[in-house]
Amino acid sequence: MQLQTAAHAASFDVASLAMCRGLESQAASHLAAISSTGKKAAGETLFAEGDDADCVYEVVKGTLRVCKLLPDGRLQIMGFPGSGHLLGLAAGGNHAYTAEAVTDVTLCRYPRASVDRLVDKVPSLARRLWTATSDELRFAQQQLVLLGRKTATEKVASFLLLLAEQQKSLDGTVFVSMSRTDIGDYLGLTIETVSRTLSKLKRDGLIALPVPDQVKLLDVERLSELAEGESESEA
Amino acid sequence: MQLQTAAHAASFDVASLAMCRGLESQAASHLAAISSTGKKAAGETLFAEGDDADCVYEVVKGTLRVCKLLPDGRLQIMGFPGSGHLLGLAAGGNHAYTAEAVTDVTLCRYPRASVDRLVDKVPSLARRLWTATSDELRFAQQQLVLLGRKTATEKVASFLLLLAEQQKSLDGTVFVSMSRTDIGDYLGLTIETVSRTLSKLKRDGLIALPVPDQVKLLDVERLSELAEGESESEA
DNA sequence: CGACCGTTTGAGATCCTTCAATACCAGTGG
DNA sequence: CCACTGGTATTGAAGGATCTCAAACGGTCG
Repeated sequence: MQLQTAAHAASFDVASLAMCRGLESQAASHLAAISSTGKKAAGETLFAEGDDADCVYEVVKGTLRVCKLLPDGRLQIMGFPGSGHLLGLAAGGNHAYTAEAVTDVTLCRYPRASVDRLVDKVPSLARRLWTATSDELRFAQQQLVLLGRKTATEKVASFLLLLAEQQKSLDGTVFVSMSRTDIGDYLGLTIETVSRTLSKLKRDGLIALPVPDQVKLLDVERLSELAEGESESEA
Repeated sequence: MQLQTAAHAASFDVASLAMCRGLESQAASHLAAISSTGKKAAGETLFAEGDDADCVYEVVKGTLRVCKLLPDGRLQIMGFPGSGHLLGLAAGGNHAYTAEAVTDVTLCRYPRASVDRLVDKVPSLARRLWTATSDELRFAQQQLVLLGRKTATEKVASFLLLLAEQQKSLDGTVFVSMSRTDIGDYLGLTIETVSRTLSKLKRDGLIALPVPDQVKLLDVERLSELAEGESESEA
């Protein structure tokens, strides 16, 4: 990953990033001063589970995959952070998960030591990072319900709605930048079950699937019911 | 729940609680000043999903159950917070989950508004709460792996080891204060599968099960291998 | 055009669930 | 003291959802 100090040649304004939301301009410029920017190509690894957590990252552009690995190779993806998401917040010395680029990605990097120092001086930054961590926690807890208690159909419906929300899709068209394998590893399913479930939703007229990486949500209301598990017929 | 201001008649020292870990004594006494204590009997509800999150709680004694409900009644338990655990940290205005007492419980309560004010003035408190939230996040992410990718046997083994760790069990005896139903709702399994799996572990000589609510871990090493999914034969 | 890679579809096996019966334990009343 | 009752846990048998293995399909790229 090529890095450069943001102050010199960033193609974006650090102070406008999510990390700085709610901060006084002085604090924001402190952050800008310690930040650097970088890129990763699709498929590259940003950091691996167990690595020294010496930095906090913010995704500026693109999508990452954040996952944990069981010794025998089973994979669980915790999420697909995109623009505005912060990474490495919950790291207690070492990263608790691996982060890889799904698409080409632009990142902003803040050395953890500097962030730590700044946090003690700037209450609004402390609050910002706490809030971001809280949000991530609430999201993870929602995902616990999905993995523990939802059926394959409910899982896939939830996933499609999540994508639509992230992409603020207007006409119901969502782009699926990750592979079926990734979707399966995110939903706790196999690639075949994901594919079959998508086909079923298509047969039932809930979605259209013109190409594998593009889904059109035809009946958002019914999909939402499915996603929340208000199971009736589900024929 | 009977409440009383801690300053008056608490049966414990607020400053010694988890909430205050790492705080200067002045900050700790501020916390003590805004705290109140209470009790809940087993089965009572502390707060429900969607309730106004006007307080942060700390468990002083006993065990809670924290869960989310699907509209059709399916339940996912996120955890069983015990002594020293903080609750309601990730609440963005409303509680994201329901908290109920598994056993009789003693609690310490801090009004959120006061905590919020204090957080901006006391960096060490901000850090304390951020850290607690981070820890909870890391725990939830570990649980995602369990729910998404582990088999019933691996789930139950993980659960037993977690209990042992929480209880700092010396001789391998752990007390199971929650019902089989609760265990199932925590592991994403049915009560029958939990029971069958425990019986299997017993048959295989990995645990003893003198009474339903007490388990003795006979082969922690093998259980750990199981829990981490280094699957070989598993006969 | 043909090889390649990811996706879709099919058939059978497996794990977990569902439904149902039995066992166990504590408390109650005869 | 012991049968009875209710609640929880265990065990059994059958069914179903998802997985595994395998083949077919469909775009992309040389």
